[in-house]
Amino acid sequence: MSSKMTAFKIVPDVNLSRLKTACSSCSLRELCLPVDLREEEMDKLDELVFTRRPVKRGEYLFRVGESFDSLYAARTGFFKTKLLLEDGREQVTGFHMAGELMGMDGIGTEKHTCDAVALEDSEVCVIPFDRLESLSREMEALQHHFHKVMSREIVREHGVMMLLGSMRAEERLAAFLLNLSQRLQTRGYSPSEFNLRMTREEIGSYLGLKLETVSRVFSRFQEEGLIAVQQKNVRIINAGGLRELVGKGPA
Amino acid sequence: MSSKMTAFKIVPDVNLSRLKTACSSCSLRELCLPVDLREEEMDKLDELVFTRRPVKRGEYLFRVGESFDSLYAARTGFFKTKLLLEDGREQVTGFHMAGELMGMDGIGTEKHTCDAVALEDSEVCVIPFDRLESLSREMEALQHHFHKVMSREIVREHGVMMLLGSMRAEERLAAFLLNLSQRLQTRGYSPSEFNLRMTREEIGSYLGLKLETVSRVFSRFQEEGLIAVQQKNVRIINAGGLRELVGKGPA
DNA sequence: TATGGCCTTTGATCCACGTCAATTCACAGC
DNA sequence: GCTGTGAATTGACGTGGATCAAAGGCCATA
Repeated sequence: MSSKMTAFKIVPDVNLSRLKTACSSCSLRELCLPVDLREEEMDKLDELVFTRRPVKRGEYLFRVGESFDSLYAARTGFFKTKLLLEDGREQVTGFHMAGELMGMDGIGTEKHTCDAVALEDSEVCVIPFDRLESLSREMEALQHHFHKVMSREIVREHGVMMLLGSMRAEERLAAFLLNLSQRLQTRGYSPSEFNLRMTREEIGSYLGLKLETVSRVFSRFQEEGLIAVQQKNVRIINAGGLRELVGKGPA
Repeated sequence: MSSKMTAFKIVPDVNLSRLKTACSSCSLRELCLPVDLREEEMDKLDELVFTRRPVKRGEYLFRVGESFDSLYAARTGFFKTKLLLEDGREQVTGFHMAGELMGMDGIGTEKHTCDAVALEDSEVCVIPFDRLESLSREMEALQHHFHKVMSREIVREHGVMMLLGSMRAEERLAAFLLNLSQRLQTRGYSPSEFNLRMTREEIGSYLGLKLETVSRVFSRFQEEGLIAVQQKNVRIINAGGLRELVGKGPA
């Protein structure tokens, strides 16, 4: 194990069971939450080992090819991570809001495989690997757990959705909206009315669709009374209807 | 950390650096190897803690919903794992040959999310979790490492290929063949001529295509002199040509 | 050698989504 | 207020792959 990051510093009173639960099995319909930390947990953590940093819209947290030495936790704001392919294509691999971690996919590799960009003025906790000392077994377990959860989540949150070549555009968009809605709800925001921070193009990249298709499906959803969209503002009117679309399979 | 599986029993002279290297970054073109163990490593391991079991064609190693208490390593033969969705759809999530591990995705969850089925008469090493004692830090690292590698691989080997909504059928098939070829080569088999163990339908399920499409693309590859196919026998004639197809993007 | 059950191939058609293109809209700067 | 710029919408059209359907091949068993 020559990974740079061998363990987390111990922070005894941070409640970690939360991470655990995020790991429990979930159905396709109810796409589960990404790994996250509760607000109090974040506060605890950044008092102790982490530094906070403001980031501006468009600023990169890390980029492919840079040496990779920190883990990032979104404190406020909104981020995306994207994958770059050698032939120039790129794909958004995730959107990240307060409490969510970014940078796990670089661990254990010299180079990481993702870019992370702020979609709006935001704040992150920066967690430099070299300040994470291998002090306790408990924290080794935590690190271990991070990996486990993260990897599961990558596969889950994105994979399950995308692996299905069979999934149609409506299905993907519906799942996407429900997922966002749920994540916002657990953060105390309204699950039924919110602001998409990303463009149609970014959504499309994430879901494997073109921006025009995303736009068209949004319009169709609106006609059918499932949602109300105006630019980036979305109001979910008939969540049940969306849920029915997910898992419907080919029309 | 109440995971059933807390650490591996230590087996000092097993060379684990192999796992590490599988983790190193790889490009889309050269889809990297799945996690595997070398033959000597396998021998060492199953002498010590593991039991071997023969499995017949069509037999299940584990199934969704069963209590999950072991890890499996393909010893000989060929396996597939598949994901079942609540609405009845299912998708092949991977094919596994000698030395490859199955069952990692159940770790930490009460239920696992996959089925594993033997595609032909095979043999597996069964690694019951309750025989994996938490004895050494080193082995905790190994377990940790397993997770890391596995999760990366899931995302890599399948994810990278599939996440790309943009990937066309030819691209997927080409990547699939090259991947198989490479895995066989590292096991001492001919990389240019081999026997597909799975049906067109299973390939299609794995790649998000229909069996007819798989068949058509194989035929087209043959016409273009890239490969020679006859039923399940494949001979790669122009590997370079296949490699060019991967990463080409939309026609 | 015949029979039945897959698996595979190939053709014909259909449709969801990509592509190209033309407006329209929101918002920032002046 | 105007104006410029990038985002979003909407239409027209083309196409890759799904779907439906019909043969043909391989192999096991009788």
